[in-house]
Amino acid sequence: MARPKAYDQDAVLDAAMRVFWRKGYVGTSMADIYGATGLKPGNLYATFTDKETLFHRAFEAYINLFRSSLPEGLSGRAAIHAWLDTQARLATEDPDRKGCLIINTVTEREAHSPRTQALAMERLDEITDFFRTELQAAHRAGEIAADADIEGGAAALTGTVFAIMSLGRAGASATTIRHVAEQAKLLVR
Amino acid sequence: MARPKAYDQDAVLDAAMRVFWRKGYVGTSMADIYGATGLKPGNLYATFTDKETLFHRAFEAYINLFRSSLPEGLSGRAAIHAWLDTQARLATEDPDRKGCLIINTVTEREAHSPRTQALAMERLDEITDFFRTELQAAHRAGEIAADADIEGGAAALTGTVFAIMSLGRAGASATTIRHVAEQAKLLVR
DNA sequence: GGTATAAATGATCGATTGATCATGAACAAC
DNA sequence: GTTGTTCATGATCAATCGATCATTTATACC
Repeated sequence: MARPKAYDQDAVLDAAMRVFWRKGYVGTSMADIYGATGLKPGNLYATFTDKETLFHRAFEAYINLFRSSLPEGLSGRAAIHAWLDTQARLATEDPDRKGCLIINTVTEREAHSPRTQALAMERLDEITDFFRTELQAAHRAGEIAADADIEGGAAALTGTVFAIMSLGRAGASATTIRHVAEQAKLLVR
Repeated sequence: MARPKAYDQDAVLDAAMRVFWRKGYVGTSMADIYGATGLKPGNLYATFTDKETLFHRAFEAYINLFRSSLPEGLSGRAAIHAWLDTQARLATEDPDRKGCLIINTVTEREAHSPRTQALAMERLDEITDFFRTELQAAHRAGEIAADADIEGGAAALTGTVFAIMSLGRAGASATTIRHVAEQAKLLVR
């Protein structure tokens, strides 16, 4: 038909995602994006419409990455413990201390359009859903008390992820972050 | 000597503080500050030097507000429980859902100068200090296990404040936030 | 090779950013 | 009332913001 694209769209989105992840939405300028992706304004706008649309696509790419951190082949208490460990590891191992893009986005609420806010909140619910599902599995397996408060536990564990990822972004020590994860695990046994 | 200032400096700093608190440092423009304080550029810059210095002064004002939330006349477990309750209440009662300026600042790390980062981190340590002090008091009073991990507990409770305030900023339900506070209280008994 | 079509470029847009400064207004001292 | 000093104003600065567009380049098709 015509000239083929000279860049890999996934690579561009990945690069853009990492800039938004590290610097936040308002803190990221399009010039930052040009630098990170190698694309020039005209080319980038032709493909991704505008900054907000680009963010949506980048956010989508993050969600894929995020979901791959969920534990596979585990359920109930083991799944919860494993994921908390993973989150603590990811939060401390990242030299940029970017935290979690979902949480960064919902806490940067004022900067985002209602549409973007809604998108991020939906993904946040996915975290609570994971904990609810696994707490229910743990309940069926008799791993937690028969009268355990599933909904309250899911809320508290979602809070733990907020704590881990926000502390991570704040540059807190690995020790501090590990303590948060370990204390949360005490609640699920 | 000459013409007196026509504005109350504390009121100006309070107004500026609330804008930074709600919109973040990069998300706040000087035009926002003009609007909130009623001061014009020349006047404001003459008194507060630049945006960063103004932020430092506003941050200082926040710290005073923050410290007034610490429980008085209580110690040990009661002090910890009371403060967690207060934090949960503050996080949910604020219609703007601003969260905590200390935490907002340390998680907006990339946007701040090393000097500002250091200022905020010092104040963050104050939170952990509070929990450590009260956990030690609780330990002496026999309110918690004799072999309790004070340092780990202080870290986990600091994480709880991160969770409460970040969830608050994200607009999470009062129920969710209350669950986080209640689960944390279970760790101190 | 010639032509049609899409991709890539970079200059440029108006608006907004943080910050400055010449000017005028208001008070204290005499 | 005059003078000296500080405060307050708002136009304006260069730089950067997100975004646009005419132009050039590269490929597919015939």
